[in-house]
Amino acid sequence: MTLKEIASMAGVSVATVSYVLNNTAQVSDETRKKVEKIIKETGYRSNILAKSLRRNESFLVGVIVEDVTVWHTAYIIDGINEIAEARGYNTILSNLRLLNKIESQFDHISNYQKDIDKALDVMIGMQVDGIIYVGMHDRKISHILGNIKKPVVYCYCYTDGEGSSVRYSNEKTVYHMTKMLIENGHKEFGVINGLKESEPAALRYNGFLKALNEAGITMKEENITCGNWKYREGKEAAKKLLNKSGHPTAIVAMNDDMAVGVCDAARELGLKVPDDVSVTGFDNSDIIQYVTPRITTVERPLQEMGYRAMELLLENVSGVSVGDVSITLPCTLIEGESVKKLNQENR
Amino acid sequence: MTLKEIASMAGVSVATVSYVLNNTAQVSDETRKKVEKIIKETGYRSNILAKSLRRNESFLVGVIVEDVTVWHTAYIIDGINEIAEARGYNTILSNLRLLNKIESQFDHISNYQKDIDKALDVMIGMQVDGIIYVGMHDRKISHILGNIKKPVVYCYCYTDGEGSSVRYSNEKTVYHMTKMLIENGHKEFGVINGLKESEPAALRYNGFLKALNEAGITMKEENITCGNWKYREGKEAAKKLLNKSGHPTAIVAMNDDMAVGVCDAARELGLKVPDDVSVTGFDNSDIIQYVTPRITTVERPLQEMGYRAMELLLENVSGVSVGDVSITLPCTLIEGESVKKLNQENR
DNA sequence: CTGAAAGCGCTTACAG
DNA sequence: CTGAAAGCGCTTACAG
Repeated sequence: MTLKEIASMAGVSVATVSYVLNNTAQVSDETRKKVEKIIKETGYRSNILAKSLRRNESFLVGVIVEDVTVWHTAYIIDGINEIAEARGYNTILSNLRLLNKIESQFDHISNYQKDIDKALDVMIGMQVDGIIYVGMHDRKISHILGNIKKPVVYCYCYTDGEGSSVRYSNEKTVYHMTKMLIENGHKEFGVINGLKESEPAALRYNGFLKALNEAGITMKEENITCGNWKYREGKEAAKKLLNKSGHPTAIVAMNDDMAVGVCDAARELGLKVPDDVSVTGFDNSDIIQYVTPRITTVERPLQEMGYRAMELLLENVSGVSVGDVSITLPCTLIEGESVKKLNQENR
Repeated sequence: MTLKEIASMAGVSVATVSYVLNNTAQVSDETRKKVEKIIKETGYRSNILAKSLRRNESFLVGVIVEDVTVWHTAYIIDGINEIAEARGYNTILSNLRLLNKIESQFDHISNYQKDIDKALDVMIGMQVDGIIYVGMHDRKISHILGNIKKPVVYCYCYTDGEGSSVRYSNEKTVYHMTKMLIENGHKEFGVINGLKESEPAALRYNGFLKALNEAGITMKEENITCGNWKYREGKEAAKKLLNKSGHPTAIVAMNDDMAVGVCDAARELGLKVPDDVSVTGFDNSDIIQYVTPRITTVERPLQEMGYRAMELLLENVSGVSVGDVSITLPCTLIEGESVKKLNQENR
């Protein structure tokens, strides 16, 4: 079913049908009703491909994700799609499937330049109005998208080249978390850092130190440990921190997996959380709900990152806003029962 | 940059450039090289929209997912995309975001008929060659896609109308799991069923019973319990099953969340897994890795379901295969250390 | 208020 | 081996 057929059925010109469809010119009530009736009866749907070709805009946005199966990706896509739908845009998805290809060797991404170029070819060929690139890990992405002349927004990563970015705050978040612990009377800290080469790990650690510095608290070298974001290393690190007299009263784990490790380590050592040791995590991941007591953690604004990425992109597409901006969204503290209020004991 | 511009730069006709691009007619070496040089220099990419319009095929497949944030969805999308890419197809994604809208009231899906119709409008407007519908829960979907004249494949769900489907085996999987327990000498079983209204729960239970029947084992009524797929109810059910002398030697939990609940319940009652009670789960979900001993479970072939759904669809699109087929893929047993071999003790 | 016609960027018989 | 021309299904000045 095409415009032409509708036109001939209604006994009008294709132009008129188009006017009715898009409400783009004055049409007499009578004609309009006649056309609308036929459209309804036939279930006609206009060919978006033809429309886009003619109008030279596709209302299509390309979303390149480094890996769909990485947990946060689905939530970001969800956010992107919600805005897209509301604004009448569609999204085509390209999944680079990097998780199994590069593991934690994020630098090796340039090896996959070919995959990216291919994705880009398709999207530009499809005449996308812009591109959102969703990282599997928050870090700097350079040169990877080449020299495309479309608006680009990086989400869950950023670039030193052209393109806006939407991220969440690592440093401030852990700063506030740590400050909260200090306000609750904690002075002896243990910390379990993330992967050494990881930017978020470094940022989170900075936030941690900043809060300590402001409070005039210094860390004992022996209480600074490093995990690889995983449960097992978190547990091992916690055992070292806890298996001695005068152990820290609070352990800041830089993600939930490791925080759960801390809880299990504590239990195996006969220590109670939070009475003997307080624990905090990061991510508000699913694992949290299986652990008692509930670990105090922080939630990343994943869906909102998707919203903002899409909104930024559309501003660029429509020319409302020009130039690249970087947005860093705050995380939300999710208070559990894993932090003891030391200072209330003395009342 | 268009075909026409390339043609004039190369001093040939647009037809010739098209022939070179698509390798669709004999072109002299000289001409070909001349054209290829210009294409490379200019970085020309052909307009897929125009091509699709002209050829009346889009190489586009629509993927409607009930909710991207439901864990299995990402893996299925991953599988779909992998095949799509290999065959030169692109996918547009529509996310119905049903999770928060319908919770477990799967019947209420018809309330969202409008969302679905909208997604369908877009996809058909984009001239997709076919549609894959990915469920958030395995169940029958009726009438929902209306009367579209494109190939449809249902994945992680099925239909009584037109359309193929790709699912995994619930009944057989639990049948084999149970049989394995019986072969290991277990005779006293406890079972923790999933949500009452859930089809997979019913199928899994059937598989369980079938294995028992074949072995001539009957269940005590009191050992049949029902959870809601969640940790907490699993744990409560397990406490009822275990908190008595002569408790079952094996508890079959119909998913991992509840199986973890069983382990925690056992620990709290001072029972050891697997020495005092064996436990099995279903899903091979992430939670498994935090639990010691490792729970014996079963992995669903999610990515493969994506492969098969896409392959089926493309067979329909190309007309290689006609008619609807239902594929049920087997799950994979993941042996942990939560099952005791009772019969080896007596040797 | 309505329609004839050009044109978006391609592909593809067809003729030479 | 190459090119002129029609046509895919739309939109949009323009004329009336």
